[in-house]
Amino acid sequence: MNADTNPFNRHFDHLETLADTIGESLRAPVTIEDAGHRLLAYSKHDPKTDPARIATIIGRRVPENVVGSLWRDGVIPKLMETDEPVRVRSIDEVGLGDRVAVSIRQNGRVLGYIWALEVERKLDDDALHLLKAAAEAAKIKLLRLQSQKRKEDEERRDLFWELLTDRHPSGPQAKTKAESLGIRIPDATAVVVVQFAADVEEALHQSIHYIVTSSRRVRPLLHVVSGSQLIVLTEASAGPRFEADASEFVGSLLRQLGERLANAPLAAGIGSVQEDAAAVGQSYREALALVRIKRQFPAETGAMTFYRELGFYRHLPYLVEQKKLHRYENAALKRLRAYDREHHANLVETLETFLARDGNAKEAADMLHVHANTLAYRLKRIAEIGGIDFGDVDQKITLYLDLKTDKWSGTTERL
Amino acid sequence: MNADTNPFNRHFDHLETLADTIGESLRAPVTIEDAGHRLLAYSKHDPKTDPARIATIIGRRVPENVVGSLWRDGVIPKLMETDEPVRVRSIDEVGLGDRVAVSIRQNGRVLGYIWALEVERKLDDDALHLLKAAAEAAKIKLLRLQSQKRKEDEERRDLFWELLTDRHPSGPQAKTKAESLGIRIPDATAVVVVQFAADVEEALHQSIHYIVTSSRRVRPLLHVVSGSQLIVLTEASAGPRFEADASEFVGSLLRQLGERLANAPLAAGIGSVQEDAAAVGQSYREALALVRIKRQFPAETGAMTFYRELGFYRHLPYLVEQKKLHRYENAALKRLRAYDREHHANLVETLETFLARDGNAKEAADMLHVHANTLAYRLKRIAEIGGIDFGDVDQKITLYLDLKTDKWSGTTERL
DNA sequence: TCGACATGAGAATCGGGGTACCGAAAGAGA
DNA sequence: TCTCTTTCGGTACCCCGATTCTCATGTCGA
Repeated sequence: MNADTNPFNRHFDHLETLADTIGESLRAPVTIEDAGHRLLAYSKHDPKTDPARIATIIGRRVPENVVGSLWRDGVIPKLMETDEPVRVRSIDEVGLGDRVAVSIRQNGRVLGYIWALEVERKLDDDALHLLKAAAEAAKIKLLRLQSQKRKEDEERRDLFWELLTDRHPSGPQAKTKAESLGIRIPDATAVVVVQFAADVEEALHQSIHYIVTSSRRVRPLLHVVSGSQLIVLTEASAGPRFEADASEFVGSLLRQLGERLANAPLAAGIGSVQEDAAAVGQSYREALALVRIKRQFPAETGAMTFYRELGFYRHLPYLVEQKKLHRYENAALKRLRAYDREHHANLVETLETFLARDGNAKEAADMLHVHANTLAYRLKRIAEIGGIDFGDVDQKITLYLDLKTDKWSGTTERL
Repeated sequence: MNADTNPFNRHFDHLETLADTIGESLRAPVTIEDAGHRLLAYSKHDPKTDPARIATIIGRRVPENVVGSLWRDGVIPKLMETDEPVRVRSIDEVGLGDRVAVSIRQNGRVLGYIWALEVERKLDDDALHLLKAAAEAAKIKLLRLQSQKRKEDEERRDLFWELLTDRHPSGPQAKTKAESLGIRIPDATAVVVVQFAADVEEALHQSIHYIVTSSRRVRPLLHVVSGSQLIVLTEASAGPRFEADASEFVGSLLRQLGERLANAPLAAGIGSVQEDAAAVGQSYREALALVRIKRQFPAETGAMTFYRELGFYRHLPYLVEQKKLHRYENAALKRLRAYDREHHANLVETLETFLARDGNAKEAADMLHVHANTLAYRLKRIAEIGGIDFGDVDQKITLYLDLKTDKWSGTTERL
């Protein structure tokens, strides 16, 4: 094919122009997608089309089920291996008509795909040759687009980290910088952190991006995956309205991530709503603390979503640190532990349950599967051995906090 | 009186030698005291003497009651005004026989006193002249003694502050330095802090010194008055034995200081026992924190003596700091306060009492002088308005801590 | 090796007291 | 005047707490 017969051997200012040119040359509706099946451009003046294409254009992305069936049928794998056009038979279940696809590749790496529908006519060999030439032309555009996009992504990510680490001295300054990157920071924001069991592989970033951005209830402004955490900056507002929405958002995030990813999320939490863009870091630190504490005390804090719900638990990291720093150990607990060890008793567990049940002997007894009198007896022993006065609230609270602290510091090494 | 007839016109290597020389010249028992009536030297070979002198020599200090009666009789004031010998008539109640005293003065400032007893014979004018000359000779010795003592005191004080502020990198190093000042730092020490209502005037340091050093139960190593605080480093040991002694020591310190000083002590506390001399600062900071918290929560912590008794109260300064830093306010308490303000109710007080009484409705009702059912009703309202679940221990503890924190932060400005 | 004894652990019984629930009545505010 | 809030009396019920008893375990000395 020489230059005269290659209609794509010229400069295209927009990807849309290229799509139109391909469409006209092939006399077929054409869509151009990136490697993640997001719509980049599509030819206009298409007389006919199929449901899958409509859904793709409306959603600006190939529907998940279509992508899924294309994977199952081996179409995508085949496209990823060859530069040659691949003919795809219609798949009625997902509204996919006959079509031809060609991958846009660079050094074996897929940059995107061009799809040509065979709604009006079957594409002959000439058309397939044209399609291959079109892929070559699209490659140049996609490479430029990608490098541009990557640069923008990097700048956004840098901005996000700057916000998270409080690098901007003032809110307005941060907002100005954000606007130069096309991001409008609203009056109130909050940070969401989702903790995964292990580091999130690069391959999953795409799915996470999709799940985060497809949210309806709250508007995510920026997000980044860092190690085993997903961090999201969302628009916020004061009041229960936002709380409900945010709660719903985090819930659906966890659900969707859990369903689609093998590396399931363990916990998620939201920092306080900040009205100053320069205080995003505050919200971030709170969300981090929340997630950390939720992992440590799933039974106690598992249901919490917002930092302020933590109550005194938010001070636990400090208490643990102090305990280590001062080599502090509650004298009463020390004695009780020694007794437990020597007599194979479980006074500490009994005390813990009793305190957790708010001093309700009956409930605690039921919880421990012992007779109420047994519990009464044990409490008497605990008071004797530990030198504890159960009438003193302060002592009880001290014990409760020390028990929690010990629980944490005993297991926190792995974190 | 020329040089030949003045037996004191020579060098005395020790104050004792001077005392003996005076005694022999006057043929009378002689004692030399400093301005605080501490015994500096006394003549030997005294055939007779009186009970007051014996007590002075035994106690190395003029007994308090003797000093008191000398003040009342105007002897001391007179001595402070003149260089001339003053004749003192016997005061039988305190075992004081006839004697003559002369003050040792420098620029109108009293450095000490010489006392000569008239047990064997009345002192004639010649003897009084000799006594005046003796005072002149003693002045030289006392001035040197005082400058030397002051220097030692300063070095001791410096060492103490170095210990209190953890300036010594290692325990052995600190001990070596202490030994060079004649202080043996024992294996275990603890710091006691006594807080006064106002700054302690210079004039009271003497009395404080006496009270501290006259302790029997524990051995004070160093002490210093700093602003409105008295800081004492004491020998310590692990175990209940020391705890009882130390408790007794602090108790008697407070009692004696309270009795003798107009500027009464407000609180006192002991930091943890430290086995490393380089960790004295730790004990000091704990004692400081204890005293600070005891002042803030006298009802709750007034009976405490040791830092570890504080329980969770030891974290209150941090909690208050965090509250200010994060502008945190418990949402439930905020609503309850708003309700109290609008409806002239006292839900917060009710809640506080209920929590302080450990959820015992009857006791709390009695404390508030309301019917038990009234309290039950109020608690129902509190739960509604504040969104509190009284079945949740964590919520209750959070509320309790936040109430304490608010109480502190509301009044802490004056400290 | 045995029984006597002490101690620890748990269970049965029962009386007094605290709590939950209902309702009446007084007070405050619209 | 009506309604909501607040207080407090009455009552039934259940829980706690003290006492006592049983049973297992361990430790002596004979």
